Amino acid sequence: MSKDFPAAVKQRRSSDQVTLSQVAQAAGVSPITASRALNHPDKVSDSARRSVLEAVERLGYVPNLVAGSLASSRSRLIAVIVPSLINTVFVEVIKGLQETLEAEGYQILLGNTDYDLDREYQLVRTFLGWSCSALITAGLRHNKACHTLLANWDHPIMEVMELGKGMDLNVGLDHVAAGRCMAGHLVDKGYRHIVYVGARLAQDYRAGMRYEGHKAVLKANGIEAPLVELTTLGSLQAGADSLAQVLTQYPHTQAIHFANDDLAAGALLAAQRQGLNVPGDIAIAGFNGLPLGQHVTPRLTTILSPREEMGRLAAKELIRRLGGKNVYRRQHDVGFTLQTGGST
Amino acid sequence: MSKDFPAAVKQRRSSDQVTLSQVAQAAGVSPITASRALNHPDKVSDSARRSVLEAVERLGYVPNLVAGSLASSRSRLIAVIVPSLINTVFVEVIKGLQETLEAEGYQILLGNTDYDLDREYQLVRTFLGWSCSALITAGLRHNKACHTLLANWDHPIMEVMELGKGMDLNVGLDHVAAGRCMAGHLVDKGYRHIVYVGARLAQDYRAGMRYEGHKAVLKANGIEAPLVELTTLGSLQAGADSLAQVLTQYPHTQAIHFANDDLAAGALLAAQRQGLNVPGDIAIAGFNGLPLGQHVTPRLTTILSPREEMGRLAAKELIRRLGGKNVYRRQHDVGFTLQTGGST
DNA sequence: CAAGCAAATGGTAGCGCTGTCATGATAGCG
DNA sequence: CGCTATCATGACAGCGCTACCATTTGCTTG
Repeated sequence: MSKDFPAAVKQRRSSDQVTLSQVAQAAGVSPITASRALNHPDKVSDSARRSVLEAVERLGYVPNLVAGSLASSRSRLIAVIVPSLINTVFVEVIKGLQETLEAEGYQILLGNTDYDLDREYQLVRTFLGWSCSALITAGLRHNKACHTLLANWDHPIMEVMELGKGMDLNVGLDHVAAGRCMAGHLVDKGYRHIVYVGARLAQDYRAGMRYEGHKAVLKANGIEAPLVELTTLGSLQAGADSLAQVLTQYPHTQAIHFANDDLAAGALLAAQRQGLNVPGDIAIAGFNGLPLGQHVTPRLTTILSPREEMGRLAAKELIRRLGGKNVYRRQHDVGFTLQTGGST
Repeated sequence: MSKDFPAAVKQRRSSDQVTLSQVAQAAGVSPITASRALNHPDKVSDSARRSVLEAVERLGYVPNLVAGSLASSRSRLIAVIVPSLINTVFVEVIKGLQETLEAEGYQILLGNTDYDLDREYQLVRTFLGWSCSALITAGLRHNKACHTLLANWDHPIMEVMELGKGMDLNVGLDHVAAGRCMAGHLVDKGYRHIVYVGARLAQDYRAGMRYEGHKAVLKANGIEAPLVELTTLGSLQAGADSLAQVLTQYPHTQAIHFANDDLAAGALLAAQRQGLNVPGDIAIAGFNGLPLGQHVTPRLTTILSPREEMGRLAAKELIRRLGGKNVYRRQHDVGFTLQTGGST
């Protein structure tokens, strides 16, 4: 008769974690009031709020954000997708993003594509599945599937690093112009045999854009614009190695325009080890404005890109947008600065 | 009469996102079979699996991971907490973690404490709220509340960077021994006036541990072990600045043992700019084994710590544990290597 | 040929929380 | 003093998915 006694209830609670209902009960209010006390403190009486907070403290309640997100379909999670973590440039942008976003109570979900657009698509799919509040990705290029997915997504998308026609928000700088700027500097200095050295330009296509700018200026001055493309990723070692390669391949080289400061500094230090005079025998220029460039002798001529600032600005724009405010600008150019050192 | 017509149903579906039920319907199976087709493909017939995958593709279904996590209380999210992103050391560990974890389908939730243990506690609270599968944090020191929270948490905890009695799993190296190692090297080389230079040792307490090892060796050799503590964070610039400070404060200094390579390289480059001979006038040693140290002349004597390897190993141990397997070791010493350069 | 077993599938009931609406309590006003 | 605005609170339902158990089907085996 008592065979199917209802007390033998199924228990699925996996852990003994304290729930909001328990907090509510301990505080003598309904669960929904407890919820409000924590998330909309101004919509609850002082006494209710106090007793809820006291119960939270006493029971050691930790809100289940997964449940909250499901119910509200808002997650306070922000997806950040970068192509590399080895390259300090992206880390600095992340730094800027993080300090701003964390201050506003957002968490970062980090993804690394290793410069692979298919991998980016996979990451985007996963991140959309987490109902992220927004997505930040490095670059304006995506594969078709990724583009479609993002175009139909109804949350802010921020594309950083480069400047151009983006899907939604965009904070970056004009890499073609940066390439032009440095090439112009080298030409002005009187160099005529100038080699551009980059690493994996198909992947690091922003370095390729800088080369385009570089090439345009040289062509306009009636100068050839030879390119040496390395197959390894940019690093001090790669820069050091590339120096010999360039000098063998183009013996008359007067100046080398490197795609970034790691390569440039590596080459500069290697040149010195080999007894070459910089810039007398060979002039060297970089891109990024890493601190290292200011500590070598002579100082490295480079283009300073405001990376942390770019991250902070992107985060602020995003927060403004998430707050429902009109966006100040859909596109923001953070610019760059030519930093002339003794190396040219 | 038709005033309260039941068709006027409350609609809370926020977006028009495709759900698993819709996929199931399109595939002609029940929702649960669709779920299995995606998450446990081997528990479903080939035909069912095929039609579900086809429907997924056709409808552009993106799984709602929030809902899945709530239902299963498993999230495939792994919290990673580091004290800093400026310091490349942590980034390299993250790199190692990420490449291993992403390959296993885990996502990283990144938190940055800025060397503040209260901030760490806040981050841990948040991350526990996301039902993370595991938590990785840099260091063995936590504040009381954080310790309590973690001790009662029933998921793996991995403490990296340093070696010692941790809460659960631990992968790192012995910083006191590393300090001893370098100090021993300097003493062996015949230096007697040796200054240790670190930045904010209360925060970067692992550098403090290295100083302890350093001090012990010097004391054992009857040598004083003066300490110069910088108030800024470690950087090339700070290293450069510290050189003058050390030489003013301790004019007889023969060797400087820096807490890390950034400081050491900054000082080395500064010494050269000032026409000081390294190691003739002043010997310089660092810690970490950053690439930069191998590109300056003379090469920097340093201690190589396997940072990416540490991340990879930590991730592998964690994955093993999450797979329910017995843990190979609760504690794993990744060791370090003295790298002798010309700078000492 | 009935019994026994594994594989494939489905029904039900939540996971813990919050949006929506309804209600009761309090204040404001002519 | 009765009626409406405002505030605080609560009941209810459901976010989209999966654990659990039950059922069905197809096949082996004594």
